[in-house]
Amino acid sequence: MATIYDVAELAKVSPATVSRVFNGTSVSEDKVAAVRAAAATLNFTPNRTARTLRRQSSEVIALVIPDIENPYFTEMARGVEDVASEAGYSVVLCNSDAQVEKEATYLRIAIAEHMSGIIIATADETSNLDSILATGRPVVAVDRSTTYDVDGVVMANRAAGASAAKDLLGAGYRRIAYIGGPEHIDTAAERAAGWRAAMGSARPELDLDELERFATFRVDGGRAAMEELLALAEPPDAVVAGNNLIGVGAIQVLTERGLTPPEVGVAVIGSLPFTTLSPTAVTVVRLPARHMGVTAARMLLDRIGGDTQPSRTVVLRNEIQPASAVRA
Amino acid sequence: MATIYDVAELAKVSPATVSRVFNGTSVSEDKVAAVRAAAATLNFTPNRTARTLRRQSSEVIALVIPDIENPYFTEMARGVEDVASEAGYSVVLCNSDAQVEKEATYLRIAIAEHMSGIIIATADETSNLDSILATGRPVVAVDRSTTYDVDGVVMANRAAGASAAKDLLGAGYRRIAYIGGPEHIDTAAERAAGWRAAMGSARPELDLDELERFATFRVDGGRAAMEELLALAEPPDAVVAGNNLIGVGAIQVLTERGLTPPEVGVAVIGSLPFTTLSPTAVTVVRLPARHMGVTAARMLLDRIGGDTQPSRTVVLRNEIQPASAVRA
DNA sequence: ATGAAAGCGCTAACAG
DNA sequence: CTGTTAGCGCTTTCAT
Repeated sequence: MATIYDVAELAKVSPATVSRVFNGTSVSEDKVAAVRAAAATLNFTPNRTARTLRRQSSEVIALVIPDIENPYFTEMARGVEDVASEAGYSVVLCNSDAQVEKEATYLRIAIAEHMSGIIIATADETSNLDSILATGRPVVAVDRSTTYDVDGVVMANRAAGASAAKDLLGAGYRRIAYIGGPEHIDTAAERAAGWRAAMGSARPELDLDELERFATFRVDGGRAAMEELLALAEPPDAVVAGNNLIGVGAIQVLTERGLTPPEVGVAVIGSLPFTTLSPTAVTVVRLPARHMGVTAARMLLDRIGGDTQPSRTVVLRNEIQPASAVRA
Repeated sequence: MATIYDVAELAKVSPATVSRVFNGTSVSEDKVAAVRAAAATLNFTPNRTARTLRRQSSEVIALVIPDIENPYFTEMARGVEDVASEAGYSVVLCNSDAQVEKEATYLRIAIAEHMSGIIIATADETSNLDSILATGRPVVAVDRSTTYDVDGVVMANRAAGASAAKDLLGAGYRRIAYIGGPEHIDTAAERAAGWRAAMGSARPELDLDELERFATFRVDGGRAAMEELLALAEPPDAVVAGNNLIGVGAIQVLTERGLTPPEVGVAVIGSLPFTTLSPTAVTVVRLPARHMGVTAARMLLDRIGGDTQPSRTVVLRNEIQPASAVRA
């Protein structure tokens, strides 16, 4: 691999000039041309590692997510990637698999590789950001909020839970159950609270504890919980799913039993990008996954650029798409 | 951030010794202890950038895929990640978005960042691997084969197309259409050829050209093609979808028209991870996405480890799951 | 087994 | 505007 010294020699200039050409500082036109020509013939690519070592920072940001196979997070990743690459940054996608230890490993790598910032959807409420914060690197929390003093992008989770429940109530369902994610994850708890609030005022006679289930944020979690609910002495006539995959699991179980929605009402908090259902059968609370990624990336880049205002959290709104709606 | 010099000073040893401790070369027990203690109190993390610069290689591999939002590729990514992290490597996920230029950018970054190998599902038949190969870095092609002399992991695409068609034939469908991916992508062409071969011998009377469509490997591609097929003077009574997303699109259109499978037969080459259909309605040719990732990662790590045997391509088998089967 | 010292390729003062 | 030079933090001979 050619270095700036090789280029410098061929172009008859100093290495510093070559560096300047590749960094946009002022160099006379003829030298620029000579350097570019030399670089081209040598097939020179600047060595980013050396540059990073020297500058103590690299144009790479880490995006740490708990489940790379969940389309919600990959959509978010797209948003991050689009604004990052626009700004000349690459993004390294790290899958924590919802495990705090894996997450910690990636955070360590992010430090050791001099990455300039981190966008993270934490694995857990026990996720530890101390060491990364100690390095002074900017961190933006997405999807889930943290107890740390960092920027955040979240959405109106309580409102999502409430409007899902209300939509089902409006459609005439009476016993509306809820299947949420792990209770200790704040988004899951908030969405459940929204459902509970809506149900409490509209159906005070119901025992909500009986109708509430906490599962993993995965398809099998939704399946298991739905089975349980259907096994109830008095099964629900509708269900709110706390995220997209839970929704898929719940709908699978219902379909397999011939209870295809809207026979049993279903509202899902999250989109079903690959659903093969009729679009009129299920209510969907669309989450702004992409937008969340875009917003987080912008905030992070601002911080990297030196923005020092007090940390802020932006709350994104969701958009409900009732079961009767036509496909967009 | 603490450096090995700081640690060395505190532990009263030379920087070289600190380095040795962190690289597993022989150091006396007492010094090891002293260094570890010093490192712990200083919260020392070795600077990977410096190490990479010095060693001219890093424990990072790049995985370049054309669509990060396709569960097929994320499943593959999981496979890659699992074996890579097991071996102490991190993987950088790069989304080429099926664009050769974006792909080229990521390849350039992979070089400039000294990544030690690349696993790539090429964007296109025009994808250019020359410069990356010129650096001597190992490359493994996954999913799609290339014209380059590199290792590869592909699957039996022709067989997949044929068995999908045969299953539908066996179920009694007569006019079986095919919706494939872009004609110039070899996997798409092979799968189509398999369908064509199976149909040619079983239904010589059909005009296959009329029943064949090439789309993008995306949901909207499947939708558009399905619409076209249904608009035919004599529409098909079944369809083979060339990948998972095309399958989703086709099934969506059918469902919206009340032609829910198996009323119209559907076989999909690829899994439908988040399907909400009854598992008995659609034939699925399961592709070994994860296995493919695992295999590719192993091959790449072998090459990185110095394996110099002539390049080989491994072909993975698919597993068909007929429409009548029970969910696994 | 351990230390001294030379760089990996680049950038950023500092001179001129 | 341009060249010289000193490192960034680490690994790795080469001595000892």
